[in-house]
Amino acid sequence: MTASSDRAFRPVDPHGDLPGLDREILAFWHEHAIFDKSLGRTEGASRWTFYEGPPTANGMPGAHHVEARVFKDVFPRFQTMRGRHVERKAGWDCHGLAVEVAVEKELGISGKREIEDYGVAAFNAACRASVERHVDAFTELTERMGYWVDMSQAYRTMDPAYIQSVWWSLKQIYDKGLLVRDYRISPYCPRCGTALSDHELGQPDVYETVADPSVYVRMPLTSGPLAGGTDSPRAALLVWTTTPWTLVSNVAVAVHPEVEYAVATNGSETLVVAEALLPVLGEDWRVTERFRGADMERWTYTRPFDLVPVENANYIVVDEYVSTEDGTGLVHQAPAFGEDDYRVGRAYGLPVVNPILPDGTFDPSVPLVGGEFFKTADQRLVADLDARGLLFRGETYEHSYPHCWRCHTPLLYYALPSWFIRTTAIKDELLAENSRTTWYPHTIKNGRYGEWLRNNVDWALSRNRYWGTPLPIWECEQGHLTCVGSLAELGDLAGTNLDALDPHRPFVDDITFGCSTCGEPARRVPEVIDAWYDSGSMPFAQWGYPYAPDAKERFEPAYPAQFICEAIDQTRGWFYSLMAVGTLIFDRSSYENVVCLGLILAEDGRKMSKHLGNVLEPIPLIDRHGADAVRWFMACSGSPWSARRVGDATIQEVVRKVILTYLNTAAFHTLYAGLAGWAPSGDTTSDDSGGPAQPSAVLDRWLRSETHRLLRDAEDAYERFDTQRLGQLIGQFVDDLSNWYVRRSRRRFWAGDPAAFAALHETLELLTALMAPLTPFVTEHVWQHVVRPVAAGAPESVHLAAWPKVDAQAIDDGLAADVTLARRVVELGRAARAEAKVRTRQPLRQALVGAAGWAELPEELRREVAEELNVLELKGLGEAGGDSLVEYSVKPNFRTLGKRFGKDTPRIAAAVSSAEPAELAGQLRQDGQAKVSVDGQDVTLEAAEIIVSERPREGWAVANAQGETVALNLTITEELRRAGIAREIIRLLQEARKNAGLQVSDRISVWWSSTDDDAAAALREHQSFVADEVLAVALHDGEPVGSEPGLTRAEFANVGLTVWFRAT
RNA sequence: GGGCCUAUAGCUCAGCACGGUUAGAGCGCUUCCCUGAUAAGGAAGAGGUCACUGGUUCAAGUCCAGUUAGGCCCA
Repeated sequence: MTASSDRAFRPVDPHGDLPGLDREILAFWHEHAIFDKSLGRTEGASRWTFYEGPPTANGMPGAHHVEARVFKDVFPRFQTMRGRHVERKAGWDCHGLAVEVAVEKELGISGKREIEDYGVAAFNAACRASVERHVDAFTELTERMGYWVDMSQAYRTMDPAYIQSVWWSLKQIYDKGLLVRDYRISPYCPRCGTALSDHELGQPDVYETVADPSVYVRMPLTSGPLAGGTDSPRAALLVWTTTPWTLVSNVAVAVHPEVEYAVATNGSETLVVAEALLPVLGEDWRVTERFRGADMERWTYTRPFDLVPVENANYIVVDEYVSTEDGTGLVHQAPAFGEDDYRVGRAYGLPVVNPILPDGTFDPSVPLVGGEFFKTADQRLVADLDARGLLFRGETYEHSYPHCWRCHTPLLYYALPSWFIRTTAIKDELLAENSRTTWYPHTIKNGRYGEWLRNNVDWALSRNRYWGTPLPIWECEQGHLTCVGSLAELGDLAGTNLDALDPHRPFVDDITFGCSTCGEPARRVPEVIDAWYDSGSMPFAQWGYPYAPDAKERFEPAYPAQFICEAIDQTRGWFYSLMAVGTLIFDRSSYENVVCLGLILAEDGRKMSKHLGNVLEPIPLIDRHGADAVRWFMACSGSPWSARRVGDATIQEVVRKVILTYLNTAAFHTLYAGLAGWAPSGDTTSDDSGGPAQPSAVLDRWLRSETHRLLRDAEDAYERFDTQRLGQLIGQFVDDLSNWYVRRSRRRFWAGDPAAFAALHETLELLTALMAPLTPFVTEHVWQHVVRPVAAGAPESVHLAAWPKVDAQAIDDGLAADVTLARRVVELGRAARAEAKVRTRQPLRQALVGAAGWAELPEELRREVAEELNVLELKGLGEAGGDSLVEYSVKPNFRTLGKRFGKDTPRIAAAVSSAEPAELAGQLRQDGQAKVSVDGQDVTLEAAEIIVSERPREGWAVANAQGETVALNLTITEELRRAGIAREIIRLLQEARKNAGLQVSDRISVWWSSTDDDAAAALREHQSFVADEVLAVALHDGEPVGSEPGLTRAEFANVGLTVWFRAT
């Protein structure tokens, strides 16, 4: 133990201004390049690869962005401390419709026509500027929250190198024949002349309740068992639709294979409907026959309109999507206008009949409705059906229907040409990759995500938009396609050097070349690609693979990643696109472990959104409470898998319960170690030579045991990405440390006991290291104040420290159980005191304890209990006077009884309950077994099968719980009463000292005068005890004479005492 | 319409992979207590049909099936 000036603790301020502390630490990290050093320290070590899922830089960051970024920071920090090299390259997702929409609003334009009028080059430049602006906001948040990720070399999906990497990968897919053009049913706005994306359909107010016609149409059968002649139909299918305009394009009627269909007649006609929906027919219908849907396949019928040519169609098709929730169970099929219709139609080889022009009107050549807008044609068509006797019933029907979010025109679902990746071709590979991926929580793997893979559909890759990676396919007039893998390749084809070309629209659209097949000029197809494909390509595209100079060296060892993490809304977004692109290009998914977080909600339990005005700004939140509290909340409060509400109140609680308690414990340590001039004797940070000797004091040993237990369990929790458990472990430990260990050991710290300092110091050092990934700021502060100044070899930052080693020898389960028992007894004693209204400061003569294991409890711990309860003597109930003092009660232990007796448990239990308790307890004490009588038969029970509790008889204050009892002897002698008064005086003096602003180490002189004989007697009797406690060098009986400088006067009315004191 | 998740105190959440008879913690409230670090801590109290209905079992917040409500993703 040495106390030299160069090895002194820096005092920790227990009332620390946490945001201010954050700023100091940020400056420290910056100044000393700690992040760089942490990467340097692990250079060449085994890798642990993390991929940063790029945030879409299309808006300002919200509190929910902090969530994933906390997880993305915690585990890389942990793995770095464990000695692995964790590269952390930031990235930004720059493309996509979300950016375009924001820019449209910003520019006050709307729709593709206006964008093109504005100019694609200018529009894309505005998109780029918008992205760059938001990147700055994200950068600020990232730094403020202490997320260590290298933004100086961040990848951006809009950079030419990135785009060329994406092109390269698309060409791989194209060459495998998996990148193809096909039709896709898209929501389409006829006024804007454009398809809408899913994202646009998700805009508020898109769905609106409208009244549409609801028509039941007869479609007479022309083949099958119910077919009639052309003039006298025997039976008709009854088909329901809310979009009569699509009946013009009817090519089939779908039924469900498993549903029962009824043939019903009312005497004048015969109709077919799903049996479950017979009520739609009304009264007086009689069922004559039944068919299963599967048996009706390919029966033909007469289509409702004969306005456009259709061939090889108009028969019954079978598909499981048909429901009997509403309608008739017979679903009209128009493949041009419905996704299911299209899919089913494709399976049957049915034609796609589309008489609607891009402006939403019927082709002028169509009789009856030519030139009419699709939606308004309904009326005329329904009237025509009615006139021809085909309308069974026509009503109006209110339902929600999507509208264009820009112009409010009703949308139509429309078959449009689109580019697809045939992911269905690699479905089995995707499932195999998923099966070897570890999901947190595991339910996602076969649940939400597995389900999605099993129902995989081809990836609709193209978008008819502007701000995105252009699809690198050129097409000539003959329809020959060329897929281009880089600008260099494009330059070769075009015969000029294009290395400096911005590979965005419109510039890339200007490049044409002669088709290599036919020589005709080839132009780029107009589409850009889904931005999800960009982000799914990041494992290789972030390095510009394979073109950039060192891309191969950077990429190969960093594939696949050990860890990715995003919120659950990425299941079908990034989690899928990463796995799909990786599997397509490298036959291997790009990640091994994926942590999938629940959403962060506003304090009102709703999703944060600008519209609701409940967005919690992350930087002000952090500036109010400090980054660590916000980080802790995100990681440890509640289950990260489920949605959580965040607000100031919840964060403030973290500050109080965890952060300040931890900081205060460190402050306590520096305060008293400083006063005692204590410093650790050696370089404990690298002491792994068999571990230090075990401490001798029981609480020191306990603390060491609990510290290493925590270290062991926390390590395990980190490894399993279980931050909730981690938080529970650390939170509980910090509470135990402060409110049991420090509380019980204070006298030893006041006295300068080196063993106590050593114990607390080791714990703080380990605790600080193990909390560092989670709360990097306060731990750094404590490291700089408590660890580094006194340990010569300590790293300059806790984040450069190695993960501490668990000393398994130190973990003592028996001791833990003993301390737990002692603490339970203390709790019971306090309850008994409260019950009897005797305050703790009043010493009591004796307490009796009835608890299993009490007799074996080490004397040292029994002393702790006695002191904590302020009783002079502590005894077991048995030793205190035998059974005359004690009343027993017994309870059956169902858990153990159930195991042995199963069905008979209740009878045995009843026998136990009705037995004489004292008798049973006596048997158990003597033999460890007891006999009870069950239906006249003796049954022998083991001690573990009966819960015995004992409580003392009258005259005692008693508390018991779970079979354990503490009884206090309430007889207060005059002597005890005076000792109580002395304690009261001590407390009052301490408070007065504190109020007078004295330091805890200041010695004082005290004068006193009393109007109360008891107080005077108590003070005289306990003079030296009182003086010791309040650090008084002298206690004068009587008022101070003359005018002493710096004197404080205090009146203790409740004990009739006046005191004066001053520091000496 | 499909899939998944959630439902336990006024509020925020544990507990359920391993069923056991007084269902816990924190916040808030009331009353006390403790305090040479603490913005802390402790005791007691009020506050629960563990969403609902059935089933399995000697025994069900806990396992099973279904229902309802909310959320997420996809239609």
